[in-house]
Amino acid sequence: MAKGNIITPRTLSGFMELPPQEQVLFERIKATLEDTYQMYGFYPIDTPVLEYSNVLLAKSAGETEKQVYRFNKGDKDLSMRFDLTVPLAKYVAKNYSAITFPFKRYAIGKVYRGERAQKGRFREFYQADIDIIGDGSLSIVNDAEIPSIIYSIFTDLGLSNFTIRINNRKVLNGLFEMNGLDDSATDIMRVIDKIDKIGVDATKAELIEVGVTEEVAATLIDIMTYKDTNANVIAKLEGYKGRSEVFDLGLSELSDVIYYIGKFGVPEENYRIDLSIARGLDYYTGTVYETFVNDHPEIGSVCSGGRYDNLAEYYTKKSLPGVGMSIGLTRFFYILNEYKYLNTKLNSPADVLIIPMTDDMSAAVSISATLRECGIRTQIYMEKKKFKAKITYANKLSIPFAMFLGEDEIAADKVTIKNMITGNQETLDLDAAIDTMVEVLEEMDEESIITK
RNA sequence: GUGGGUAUGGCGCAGUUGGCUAGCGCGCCAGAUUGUGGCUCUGGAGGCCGUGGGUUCAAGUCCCAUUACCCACCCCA
Repeated sequence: MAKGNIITPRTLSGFMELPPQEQVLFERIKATLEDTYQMYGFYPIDTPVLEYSNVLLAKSAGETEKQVYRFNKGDKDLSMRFDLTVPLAKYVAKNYSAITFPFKRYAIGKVYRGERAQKGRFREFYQADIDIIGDGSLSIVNDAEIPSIIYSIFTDLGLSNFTIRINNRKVLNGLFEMNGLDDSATDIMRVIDKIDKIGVDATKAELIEVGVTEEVAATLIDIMTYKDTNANVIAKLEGYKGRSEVFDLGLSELSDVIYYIGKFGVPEENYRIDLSIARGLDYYTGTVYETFVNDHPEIGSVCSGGRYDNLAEYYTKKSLPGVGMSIGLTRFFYILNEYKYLNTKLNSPADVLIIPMTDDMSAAVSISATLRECGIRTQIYMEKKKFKAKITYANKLSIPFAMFLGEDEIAADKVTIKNMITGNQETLDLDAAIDTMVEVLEEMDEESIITK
């Protein structure tokens, strides 16, 4: 083909493509999430990436809608999902009569946002959601179970240095009400939310800009930046009781959630009341969470969620309260990869590479079947290449074992296995070789994916 | 959508006040070692310096335009 006809292969900005060694690690993390979600009794649900625009955008407005990838195909107006929660709402409303409530479901899939990509922010990224939907009502204890699942996942992966920050929108609404502000002032919440990033002075200035008096701004900042043990924050908030019904309800919910998270076994250092946490999408009405990797808060939340009173109000008249959380899997992985948290020893696609040295590969093929039956991930190098090229392949792919099958081995009904990490090599009966490999592989299996 | 930065072999970079055949590290290929990788040594392949135009005897280097990407804001996982 003429050179002028070659198209430069490239990938859209904000769309992540990983090299295979990294994709292996990504998949392992994803598998851990799935296993844990199932461990807590969640159903997997997979909804389409594309939806009718009027369904997907039923309740959104402003910023969200601007970021949606939307287009026409024939006479259909279509949009790509920007989260997994709205499709869940549609799903639950559509299948209401077939669902047994409370409905616990998880979903892991790609979502799309047409915003400018930047560090840790993508246009196509994975979210891994769990939600619990009630029919008419839903216990507050669910609000505590969700963060305990997040805790379980992160610690299983080997990460301990993270904080789940917890707040309650009703507490904020109540505080606004006490201070004579519109109780649903989302613009005020957004400003408060930035306080860690831009500092007290800038926050105060921005609050005044959105119409808050200087005195009220100072009061709000004072309360919302109060950092202490969970018990002490609750104690401080108790002092405001009796001045707003919404506030009292919110405080009671918050106390319950904090109490039960502890009961679920989450250590105090991994969850903290943070009254400046306000965001997440605007449908949250009670508990809200945001989770940060402690060493890299600048990348943003890797996991956020909360309680919503009425998930599917645009699709049904039923009252369907829910609580859920979404892990930004792509961003989470980006941080782990970028800052070298990942255990790269675990990135091999196979446990053993069989290297046949004869033209006849029947021994190699039948042995591969046996190895796989024993749970050993096995690959055969089938190409006619020099021996050196074959063993180099195992080395490049970090495959921990190479198995040589030459004329000598086949004649003696033995195999030679080489541990590629230690360099040790021995010729054994197949059964003995399997035992040797399994022992080493089981040890490797116990290593966690995150090593920091 | 707004503001700033960058663009040189597959990847990461250097290229001084514009001056001869554009370098370095990593990677890749081959050999030293035709049943032994990682280390070392030797050799090799691979770039019309993002694109278009301009200034000049001469442009990777200066000017203009354009495109792409990155960083930040907005917003968010």
